[in-house]
Amino acid sequence: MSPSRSTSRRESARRFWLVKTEPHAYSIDDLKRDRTTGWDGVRNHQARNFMRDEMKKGDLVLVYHSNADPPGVVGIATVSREGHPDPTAFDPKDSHFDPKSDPDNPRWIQVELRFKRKFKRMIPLAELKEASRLKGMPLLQKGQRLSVQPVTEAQFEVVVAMAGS
DNA sequence: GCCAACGTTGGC
DNA sequence: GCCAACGTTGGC
Repeated sequence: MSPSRSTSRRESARRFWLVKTEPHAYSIDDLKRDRTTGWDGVRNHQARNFMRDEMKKGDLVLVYHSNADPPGVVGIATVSREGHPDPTAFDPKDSHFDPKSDPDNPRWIQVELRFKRKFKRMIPLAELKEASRLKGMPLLQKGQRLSVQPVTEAQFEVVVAMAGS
């Protein structure tokens, strides 16, 4: 293990994220059951770059159900393993297969997420939109579609407080 | 199902 | 490099 690896980022520099998932494909309950999962299938460069360059072990992650009725934030995960190649890019049978991704120079990256907790109640998107302190959240910006996005610590704490527990 | 907002592809 | 066509995301 290299010195830089063992010198983890200071607590104060922990970052906060939001990831989207379609619950009919993979829900917070699936994550709870699996305990950890590779956050695979992300095929957007900006989202990939966050996972490759910026998500660090111990970072806290809001889990958001998209294409759900209603859509909303349902719980919290942590980053349990930092960026590494997304194996689904190399699997011809996988719907996320990318023939252009070279195993010697992988194009797509995943992190591993660990279930932390499911909120007692989900916070619907409509409710997030009503919270003035969340106005700057990427999720609430018009037209944004990023499936992995940063949130501030303040935004993270507001969402957790809205969940009530 | 509709459609806005992107991102990607491919002809030129 | 331009840009039209097409595909995807994701709320509604």
